[in-house]
Amino acid sequence: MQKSDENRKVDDSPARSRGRPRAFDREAALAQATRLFWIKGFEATSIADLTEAMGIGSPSLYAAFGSKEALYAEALRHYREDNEALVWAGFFSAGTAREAVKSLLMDSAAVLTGCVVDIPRGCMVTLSSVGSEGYVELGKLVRAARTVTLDRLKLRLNQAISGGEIPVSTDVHALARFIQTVQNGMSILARDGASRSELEAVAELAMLGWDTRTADAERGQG
Amino acid sequence: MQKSDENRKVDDSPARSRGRPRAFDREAALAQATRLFWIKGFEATSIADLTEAMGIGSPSLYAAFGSKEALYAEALRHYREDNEALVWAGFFSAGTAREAVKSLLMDSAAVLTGCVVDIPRGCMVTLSSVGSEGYVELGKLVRAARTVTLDRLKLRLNQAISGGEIPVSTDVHALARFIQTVQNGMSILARDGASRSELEAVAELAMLGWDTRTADAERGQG
DNA sequence: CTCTTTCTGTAATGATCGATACATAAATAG
DNA sequence: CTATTTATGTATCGATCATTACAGAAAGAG
Repeated sequence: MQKSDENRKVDDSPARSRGRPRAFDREAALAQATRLFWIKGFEATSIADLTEAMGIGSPSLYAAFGSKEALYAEALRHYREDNEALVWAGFFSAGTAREAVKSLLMDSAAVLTGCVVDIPRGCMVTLSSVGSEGYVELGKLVRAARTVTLDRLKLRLNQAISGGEIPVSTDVHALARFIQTVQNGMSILARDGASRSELEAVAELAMLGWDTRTADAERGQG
Repeated sequence: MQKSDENRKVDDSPARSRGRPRAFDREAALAQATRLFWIKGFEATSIADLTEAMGIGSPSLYAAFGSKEALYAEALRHYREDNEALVWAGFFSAGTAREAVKSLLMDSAAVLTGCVVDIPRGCMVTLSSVGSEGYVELGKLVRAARTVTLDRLKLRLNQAISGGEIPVSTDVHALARFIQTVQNGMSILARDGASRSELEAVAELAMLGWDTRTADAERGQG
């Protein structure tokens, strides 16, 4: 038995063998950083803000996360892991595309207004403007995260076509764009203080035209 | 005749009588500043960026505009004067609320993608995050500008009720919120590079449910 | 225990931030 | 012309930015 190889925790554990262990909870610190980035944005959040909220010194921050940009990238990942399940669970468990989309919008209404758990308003990915500030890598990251919504919507709609739920003639891309637009718009309303019930009303109004939008016939009549 | 009072240009002209006149075009400099704030946001735009784009030194900037915050406030005003006419002209000239809303969304699709005149993508008001950065006064200004859209929509929908175009039972607030949501979402898509035709398709899909949404009967069915 | 390794707190780095002091240039009033 | 008034360019202010030396502290390995 190759003891030295099999006993070492290669991937799961940090694999640190000797020396002083980290004194702070990395996950808790990351959660604080995520919250701060979420509320204030990347540029407006300073290292001083972060170290204060995380309860650590700046050398510890850099030792644990590398740089401010790398910390933001990890905060983004942490955010998506924590919150996308809240928004997408109903979408993936729904039996029809119609119910999936409605779940997505209704759950978004609840999560975006901070009604499910105590989190800031609006979507960190949607409202991030880090791409327009000259941070190229972070911009790519955020934009890639944004396309996930569109991809999932198109995939589900195509499945609905295959299953016969909606007609083959449905413009999947346009319909997915529409749903994405509504969800994005709800983020902005949530940030500006709109209530959960207001966003739910918006979601229901968006769903009201579903049958018309998924009908075969003429589209551009208005 | 009180010559000293009547001959002086009190309000129209800058009322400067003696001394060196300003060497740069204030409006042109403001337009450059607006463009820069629009693209990069308030915090990410530095005074050095501004003075370079405006072609002036920082003392001239402060002499003409007072401070960075005051310059942003005036850039916001300049933006609204220049661009809201493009978006709202069709809305106000339309004969019906339905056509007004459709005009608003279709014109937004064109303007937000920079297809009408050469301007940055997305709406400066909608995408501004200056309210979340601790700039209280600017935040109020931006938020006030955002409510204008909702107010105009509700006013027009109420007129449509008075005129018999849509039933009295219409939930004006919810419907206005929905339209506002779509327009806001379009700003985000435009910033991320969506094309004019994509946004127009979104606008048409949003309009497709109009008859259903303005119908009397049951609302929450799906 | 000692040694080694790693983390933590203090303090400081050069760069850049928004905002100005100062002297000079420029243009009008008389 | 001279006197006055205002804008401009340079150069700089203190504050804050992200980042990092440095030394001491803490904990596992032996």
